[in-house]
Amino acid sequence: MIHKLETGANRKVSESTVRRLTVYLHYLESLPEARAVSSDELAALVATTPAQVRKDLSFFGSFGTRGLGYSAAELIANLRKILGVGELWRICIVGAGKIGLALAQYPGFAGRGFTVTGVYDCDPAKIGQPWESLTIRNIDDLPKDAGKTPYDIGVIAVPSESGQDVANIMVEANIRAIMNFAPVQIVAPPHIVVRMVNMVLEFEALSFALTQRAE
Amino acid sequence: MIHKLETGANRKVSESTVRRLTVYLHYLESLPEARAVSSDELAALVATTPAQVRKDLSFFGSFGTRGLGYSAAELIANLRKILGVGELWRICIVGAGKIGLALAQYPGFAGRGFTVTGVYDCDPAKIGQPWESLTIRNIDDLPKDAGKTPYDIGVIAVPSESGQDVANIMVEANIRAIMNFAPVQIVAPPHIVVRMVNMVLEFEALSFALTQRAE
DNA sequence: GTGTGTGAACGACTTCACAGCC
DNA sequence: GGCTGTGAAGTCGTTCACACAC
Repeated sequence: MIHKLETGANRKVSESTVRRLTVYLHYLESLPEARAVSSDELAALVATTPAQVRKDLSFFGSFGTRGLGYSAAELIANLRKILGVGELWRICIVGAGKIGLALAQYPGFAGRGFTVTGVYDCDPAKIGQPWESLTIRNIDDLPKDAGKTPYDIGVIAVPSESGQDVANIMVEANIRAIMNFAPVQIVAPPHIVVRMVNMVLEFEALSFALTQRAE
Repeated sequence: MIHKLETGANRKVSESTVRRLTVYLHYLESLPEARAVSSDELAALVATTPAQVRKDLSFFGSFGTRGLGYSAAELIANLRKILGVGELWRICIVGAGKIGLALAQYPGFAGRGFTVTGVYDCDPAKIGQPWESLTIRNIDDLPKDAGKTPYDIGVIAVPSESGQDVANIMVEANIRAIMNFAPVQIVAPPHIVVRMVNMVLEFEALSFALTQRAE
């Protein structure tokens, strides 16, 4: 039973495959008992096709047993390794508003290795105030702090005008991945991973669907 | 200058096209002055290709002028009509936690026609409490309330165990679109539009990217 | 028999390139 | 000359179907 686990960048894996892998993992982890799971079963759980499941997994190795399916426990372990879930990711949030709080409270966020170890703001009224178990710090201190104990992921949760400024500070602080909640396109060097989340866009897609149906 | 504006379902428009249309709209609206915009310029703004911009728009009509580009004002008007942005969408949030609050506070959410007109919970301690300008109501009252003044979009912001129950109530209340923040797959009749947002999944995609780069 | 792993076929989305119009 | 609109070509992701392993 050879597990190649070629997590390397030798083959390019599509965005959608990664998305589904995370979903597979969540569903596998929600199974009550460790047992064998077929691609048919997994597909039904996450609303995709069995072939899709097998193809997605085959990018990273052969985790199943022909005639039997996949061992849930083994597949969980492999997916965690592939996705880097389980590693402790140190996160800093810039912008001490409700978005950051919602994130910290999001079910399964803290419990999955995503640990908020720093919160920053530029508002003097907020700096020094408590935030969950932390204290809100001055944004200007971010690079210095990161020099001592680095951050893996930076969360931009400030108004759009300041989004790029914050991103620049994060780059300066050697942060390698940015999750951007501000509704602006962020420009960053190519070695930095930037993802944008915009709630309004999600709702506008719903709005489009509703508009189409009405006619 | 004929604007076909075939917003109908005669041609199937891809998910990604809709996503980009919303982004185009946001950027156009952020332009300081009404003027002509070329597909080249729009593409640069939103990090895509000029051909992509033109193709996306061409699904819905011919909004530009050859040799000149697109009138920003006209394009904004058309995109708003296509996407249904500007219409007032009545939203109910079920689950009076931080996610709902973050949503209400999200920049540009309320100001774009998305109006939260009802908040529900099942926790007796929360029911009756004020929430923004509303009062938290009993989830059991949702279908009755919707009978009087219907909701367009329902937001599920409850723990995953209750997600499907809430969805069922929403279907009963004739809600046509559901935005699901609970980390469970929601089952609903096909005529209902369901979108799922899962922050943890977004972060795990970042985690994957970080893991890949490290090697 | 059962269910994986995977090349091959298919379909969907993107990019090209150029005709058409200003 | 400049830029849109769009069929055609190309690329990428998904589905099929079957050999292979248990």
